[in-house]
Amino acid sequence: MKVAMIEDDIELAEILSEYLKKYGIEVENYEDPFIALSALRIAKDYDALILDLTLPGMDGLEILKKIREFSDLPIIISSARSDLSDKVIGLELGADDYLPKPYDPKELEARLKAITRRRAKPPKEPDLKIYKHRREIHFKNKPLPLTPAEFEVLSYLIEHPNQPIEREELLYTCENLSENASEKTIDVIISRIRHKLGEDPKNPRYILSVRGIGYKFVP
Amino acid sequence: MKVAMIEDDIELAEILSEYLKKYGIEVENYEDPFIALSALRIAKDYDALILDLTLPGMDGLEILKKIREFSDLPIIISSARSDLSDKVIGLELGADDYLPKPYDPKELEARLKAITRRRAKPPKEPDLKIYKHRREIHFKNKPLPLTPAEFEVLSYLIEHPNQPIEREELLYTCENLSENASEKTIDVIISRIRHKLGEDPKNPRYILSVRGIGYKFVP
DNA sequence: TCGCACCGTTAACCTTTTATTAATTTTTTA
DNA sequence: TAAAAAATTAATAAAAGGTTAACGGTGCGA
Repeated sequence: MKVAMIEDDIELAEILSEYLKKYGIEVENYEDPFIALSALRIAKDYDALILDLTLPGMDGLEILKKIREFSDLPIIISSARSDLSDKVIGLELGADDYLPKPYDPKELEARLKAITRRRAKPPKEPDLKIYKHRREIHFKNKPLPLTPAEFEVLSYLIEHPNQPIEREELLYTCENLSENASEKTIDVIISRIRHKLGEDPKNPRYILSVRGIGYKFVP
Repeated sequence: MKVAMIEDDIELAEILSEYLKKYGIEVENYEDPFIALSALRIAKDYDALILDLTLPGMDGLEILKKIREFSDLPIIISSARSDLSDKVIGLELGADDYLPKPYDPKELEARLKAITRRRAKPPKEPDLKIYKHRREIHFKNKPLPLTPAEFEVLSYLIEHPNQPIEREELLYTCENLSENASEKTIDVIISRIRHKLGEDPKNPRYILSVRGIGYKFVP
């Protein structure tokens, strides 16, 4: 797990970072909230953000608001101010949890775990699945009726997801296609597969054509 | 922390070294800048370099320039000359900080800490990234829709950053361009790429034109 | 063996995409 | 300021992709 932190108290940031590292949580602290802002825009691999609201000379809630404009990253806010307005406004602006300062690092760790667990969504199973031994491809849990050539072409594409495959490569690979057949053959086969998948001709979902190259499968 | 130092005043070097050691900073001084140069080429475990510009019989700025050719190590320059030209030129050549002599060791320590902390920040990933196997170029983490010719031109430019590339070279290199097409073709393609990148026409950020030559990509 | 169904292949035709050229405007340089 | 270079726009011809129908070879069962 990797989390971002916006905290101007470097010593505190250091301590927390050290502690969390022991539990497999990698912390990246940003002293300057504006730098943090642009970093968060780019980096997509953070699992959460710990935001200190009591930043000097600026409103931490402002930062929170700005981040929520482009990201739904889980955010834990903390504040040294004892009044509750920070908490209320913060949660209203889209923070996911609140921790009053000072707090136990252990507490922070627990909240982080909780928040990211909540966020983790179950990986949905793919629409297209190959059953090699049966020589079947299932589409949305139902077997697709395919001719041998169609089966081989689709299999090859599925086994190389997101990679544009040249027509030539398909001709070469598939047993049921003769190497010296016209590349147009592939087009016809693809057209038929698309039809069986119920693709929208204008806007295919699974098999995209890559101009000048061939086709690619996107899961 | 371990830092290199290029300083011909051995006594001063000694004093600084003694002082910094108390704060856990290990100093390695090189009297001879040329020896330093080759040492820095090899050793990769320095966290910073302290470079004295007022070296006898040679230009410290020359050394700075040479180091920047192969390393992006944080460099603090210092000078006994009171005029500001050293500072300005030094920072322009890629130094990270400047300290006028004489200075307090404490000051040096603070700058070192600051500079290495600043450096620890996550290297921001480039806006434009080529995913060769996918035949895609991503711009700010999103795939850019490009025609084959556009893709090849942009790829070539990205793969030769900061180098002005002649139109002819592009025509020659790109599969989807005919060698005997007019060089104007390139201009049109560049224009379209710029448009897709949302470049400011007056002030392009990524693809600059080099008058009389062609274009260059700056990361 | 005949006929039939299956399926890879090709041909023909239509649609979409795009490299290229030409024409025009804007910017830069000498 | 004039000339050269680059940017932009629009138009077009060629290429690539999509689709459909028909052909022909293979194998299987009657």
